[in-house]
Amino acid sequence: MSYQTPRGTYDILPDESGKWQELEQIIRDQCRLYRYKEIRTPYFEDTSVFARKNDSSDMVNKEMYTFTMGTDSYTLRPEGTAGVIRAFDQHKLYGSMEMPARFYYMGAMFRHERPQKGRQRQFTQFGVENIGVKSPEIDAETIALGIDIVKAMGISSIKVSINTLGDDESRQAYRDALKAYFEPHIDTLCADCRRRIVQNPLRILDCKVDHDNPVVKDAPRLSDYLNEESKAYFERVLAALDAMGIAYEVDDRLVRGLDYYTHTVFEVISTHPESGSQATIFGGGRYDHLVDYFGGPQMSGIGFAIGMERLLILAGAEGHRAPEDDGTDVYVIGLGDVSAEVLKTAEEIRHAGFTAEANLMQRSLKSQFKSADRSRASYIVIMGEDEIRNGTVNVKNTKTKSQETIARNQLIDKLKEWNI
RNA sequence: GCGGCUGUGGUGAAGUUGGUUAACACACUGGAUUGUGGCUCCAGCAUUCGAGAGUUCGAGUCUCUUCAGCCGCCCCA
Repeated sequence: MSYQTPRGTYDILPDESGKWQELEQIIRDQCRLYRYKEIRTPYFEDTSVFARKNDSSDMVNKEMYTFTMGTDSYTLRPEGTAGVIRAFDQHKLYGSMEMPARFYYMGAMFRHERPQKGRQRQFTQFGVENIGVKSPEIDAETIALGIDIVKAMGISSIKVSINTLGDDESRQAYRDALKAYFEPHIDTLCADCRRRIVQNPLRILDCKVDHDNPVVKDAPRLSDYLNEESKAYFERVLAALDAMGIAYEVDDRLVRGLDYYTHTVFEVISTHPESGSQATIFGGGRYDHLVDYFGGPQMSGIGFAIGMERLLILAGAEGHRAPEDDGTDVYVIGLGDVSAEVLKTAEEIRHAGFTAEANLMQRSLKSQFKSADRSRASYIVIMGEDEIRNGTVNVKNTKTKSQETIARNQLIDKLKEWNI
C-alpha cells in the first residue's frame, strides 16, 4: 500500500521550489513595471461562471471538475479570466478604478485531461486582464508584457502568431458565411466539426483533424468579411507591434479555444524541440462582451494566460538556471551533552540576522563537520563542555580554515565585524 | 477520450532460452581517527523487482488486471 499524488498532479519539492519562487518574482517585477496589480479570486466558483451558455469549447464542455454540494454546483476554475471579470463586476470596480483596470493573477487551474509533459490536471497559470479601454495599442502593450516575461526567463525560441476575429458585425457575417459554406459538405467533416457548424463554425478552421480537408482549406476567409473598422483596428495593432520591434506572423486560421474572443487574438509558441506537442506558452485575446455578460456595463477587455510549468520546462531547456541556495552563515557544532547550549547559541545568531543551523544530534565531531560542509557554512562554531565552562566558543572560517577562540558574548559582534 | 512505449534500492542502472544469493556505481549511515571536515580504507544499506492475481516444481523474467509516467492524437497554458 502506498500513496501517491492523483494523476496529473505533482509535488514541488524543496529542490524545485527555488525556480518557482524565481519565476514568481520575475512575474511580479514585470507586472510592477507595467503597473499591473495582483487580484486573487477563489479556486472554485459557481459552475455558471465558467459554463456560459452557447460555449462550445472542449475546456468547458468536457474538462471541468464540477461537484455538487447540496443543491449548489461548483467548478474548480479551468482558467482565470472568468473569475477576474466576475470579481470586476461583483465589486463594481468599473465605478471605482482608473481605466484601464489592470490585473494579474497567478495560481492553480484544473482541467480533466490526459496528462503529458507540459500538460497536467492541476497546473499553474499566470495571466493578466486589462479592462475598460479598447485600444489597439493596449493590445500590443499586453502582448509585450507577456513577451517580456518569457524573455526574462531566458527563453528566446518563440514565435508570435496573431489574428483578428473582427467586431460583432464582422464576426456574425463570417459565421453565417461559414455555416452556409460548410452545411453542404457536412459529411466530409469530423464529428466535432459537425457540432461546431451550429455552435462555433470558426473553430472548424483550426481543427487538427480536418486540417487537410480541401473543404476546410477552401473555406471563405475571415479577412474577406471584416468591416473597415475591424480592419483598421487590426492594422493599428500590427503597427504598434512593429513600433516596439516585436516580430509576429499573421495567421488567419488562428481562432483559439475560448468562445468569448473578439478582435485581436494571439498565441506565443515555443520553437524549441523540448516543448514537444505542448508548445503553446501563452495565448489570449480581446473580449467585448464578458464584462456585460457578468452583469456590468458593456466594456471591452484583453488578457492572456501563461502556463508556468511550460515556461519552466523551456527555461531549463534553454539553459536558464535558478539561483542556488548559498548555504548557511553559521553552523553550530556541539561536543558532548551540550545541545541546549548549541541551540541557544544558534538562536542568538539568528536573532542577530544571520542564518544558522544547529547540530542537535550529539554525533561524532567528524560527522558534524560533514554536515557543516553540506550546509555550505561560512563559519563553524564549535562548543564543547570546556568552552561552556570557560564562557568561550571556537569559530572557524571555512574558507581560510583558520580558527580562533573568542568570548561567547562577543560572538555576534565578531560575526558582524567579519561582515558575512 | 483514442493509439503506443516504459515502470528493478535514496539515485543511475545490470539482470543470459523462467533456475534458486538481484551485479556494479553514486548517495547515505557507522568505524579506522572517542575535540576538528571535504582524501583513503573497511563495514552496513532492495526478504524484493510499480501494485494485484494467475501459469509453473520454480517468475524480475510468461499471461491477465490495475496504477503511474512518457510519446503521438485531441485539447490548450
